[in-house]
Amino acid sequence: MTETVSRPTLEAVAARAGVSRATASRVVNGGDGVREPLVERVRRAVEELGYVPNQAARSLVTRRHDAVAVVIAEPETRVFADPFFALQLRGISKELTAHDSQLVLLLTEGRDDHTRVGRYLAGGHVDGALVFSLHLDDPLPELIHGAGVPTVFGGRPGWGDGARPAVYVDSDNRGGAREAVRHLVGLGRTRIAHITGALDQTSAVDRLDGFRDVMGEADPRLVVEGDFTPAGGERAMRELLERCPDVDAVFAANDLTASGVLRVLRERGRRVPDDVAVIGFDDMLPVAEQTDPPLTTVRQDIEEMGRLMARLLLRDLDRRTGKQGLDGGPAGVVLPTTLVRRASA
Amino acid sequence: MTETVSRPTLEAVAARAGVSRATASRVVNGGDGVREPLVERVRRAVEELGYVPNQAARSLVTRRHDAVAVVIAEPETRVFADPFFALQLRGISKELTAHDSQLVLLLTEGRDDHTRVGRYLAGGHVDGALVFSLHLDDPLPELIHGAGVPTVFGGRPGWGDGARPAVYVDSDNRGGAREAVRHLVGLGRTRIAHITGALDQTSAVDRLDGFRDVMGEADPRLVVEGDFTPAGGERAMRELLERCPDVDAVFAANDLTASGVLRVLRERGRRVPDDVAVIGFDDMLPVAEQTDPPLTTVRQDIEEMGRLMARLLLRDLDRRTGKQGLDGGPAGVVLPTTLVRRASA
DNA sequence: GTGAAAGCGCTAACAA
DNA sequence: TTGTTAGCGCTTTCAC
Repeated sequence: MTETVSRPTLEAVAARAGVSRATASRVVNGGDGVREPLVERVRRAVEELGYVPNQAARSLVTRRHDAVAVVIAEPETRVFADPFFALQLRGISKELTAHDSQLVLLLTEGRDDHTRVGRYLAGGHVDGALVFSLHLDDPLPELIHGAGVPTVFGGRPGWGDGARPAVYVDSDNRGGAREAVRHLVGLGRTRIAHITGALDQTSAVDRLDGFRDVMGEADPRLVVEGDFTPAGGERAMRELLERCPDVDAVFAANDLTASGVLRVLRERGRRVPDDVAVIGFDDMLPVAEQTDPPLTTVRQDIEEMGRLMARLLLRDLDRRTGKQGLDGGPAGVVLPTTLVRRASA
Repeated sequence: MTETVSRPTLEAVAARAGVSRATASRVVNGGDGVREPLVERVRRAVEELGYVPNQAARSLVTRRHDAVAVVIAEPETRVFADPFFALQLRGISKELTAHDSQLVLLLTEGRDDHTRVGRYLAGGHVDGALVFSLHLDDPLPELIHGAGVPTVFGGRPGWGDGARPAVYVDSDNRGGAREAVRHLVGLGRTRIAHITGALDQTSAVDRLDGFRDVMGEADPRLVVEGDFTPAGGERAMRELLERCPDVDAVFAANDLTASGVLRVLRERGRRVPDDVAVIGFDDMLPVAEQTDPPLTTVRQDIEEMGRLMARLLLRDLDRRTGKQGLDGGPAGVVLPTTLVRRASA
């Protein structure tokens, strides 16, 4: 039970293969510049001994960790109420795995956590960081910058554009919103409303901008602020019906909001899409497919976003070890969205 | 840009404070047995230099990592379709954070990944592991056992009970199921059906057992196999209506299944709960609260499960470093469930 | 192409 | 109480 069967070391492998530790090390790390027969012998020794390199020892000298931190800064529980988060993680995980990198998850839940995360990143435990769910006033970017860790953001960061060029991956929130609203226009709707997301997040702002791109300033009463939650959607929809009873279409900032909208419409006896057409955003399957009627929505490929973030970061890391510089590359990558037509619009 | 501003070492701190590295180390690790004025000087030096210990160097000698692996072995996408996973992670994260331990996430998606995970755990990168979503034929427990890493399982592992005493945390699936079915009985229902989950998972088996505890073997046609998904629920419900058109209550293995059930009932014009009462399991909010009608269901405290798993593991780890043995403690911890009444039953 | 040797930054005996 | 010293297991010049 307490038999901590001390794992074999490189030393042991070298001894068994009848070579020096240096040669054994070379083989373990790819085997370049080692003659074939020796490579073979070392490989066998590794196999027989069940040797696994001690990462701590390796990191100590290489200063690489083959690990990436994923920071999810979401004080609210929103992230946990939808599969967004899980899908991103999956995409990231796949990509990191393919590069033999480990995923260290840092969930934060308030001010204290922020300094903890800052310290961790500054401590040089990981090679880089992927950071999500930033709000406009979030202190995290500052901390991260201070930590000097290569970072890719999920979603366009909110601080003054260009002030500090950040690498990020985002969906085409604005373009997607435009497409959604144009679809409603194409349906012949004239009183098209928008229920926004939490406007301290760039995704919400961008979707609102997309709405305005098509509708102009129109009737300002047709824009109501929501918060990306079903409850927020309900509240906003009630307000909207009060302000503009003649509304005939709603573009909701996300599917969760749309589900709240649908509930209020049903409760008020408005038929969807006949009386009021509704479009969401995300194409979060468990929501969009289960609503009544099924939701027409703007799809974003969440998993691909995660994957791309990881890829960008790893590329950056590889670059730093190899040729320094080659500088920047694209600061932001924006993925396309697609309109998924179901029954609600 | 390439200024890898080499972080200050303990050596530097010691020099600045005018003490030996050993003393500096003692202060950094709690400062026991060091006279106050020295402690003070070292603390200041740490502060001024912005010193952060190099974890790799530390691990190399202590053989501790202050890191725990969370293994989620879910080949299917089910995990990602619900917030289960996110909630568990949150519970785990909170607990680990409180113990200054890091969370390394290992997502697996097939056979290859299993050996990768096995290697990683065997490689001694983490102090322990938390493992989820095991299926009956999963090779992971074997690999993990081989790796010799302290482990706590999420959900009762499926292999032969007692064969290998595993530490796990689970919900009272059986008791919860009993309570649900009894509630239906109390409602005066007599033709009560059960749509199971994927029966290669112990949670599904346990819920079925709970159903049988109350209903006996009853009419075997009233039990239909599902798979924890809405689509599975729909399919099973269709079959059920065909077999037993007189069914007046359904206990679904989880909320997602129940949502499928509700959809089929609506489509067939059966009123819920008037004609058919429906109960789910999980109390997964975004689902249970959004269905029409809102779902009566058996609630399990997912976040608490995660938290408890982490606590159990950390306790075990502390024990090993301190007094060895003290052996086992409870092999399994089962958390209570509660019936949440909404409109569907 | 291969090996010998010098650390990476830290902790933990052991001395003082 | 404090300092000295010997490694932890690995990579990486630098000779050979």
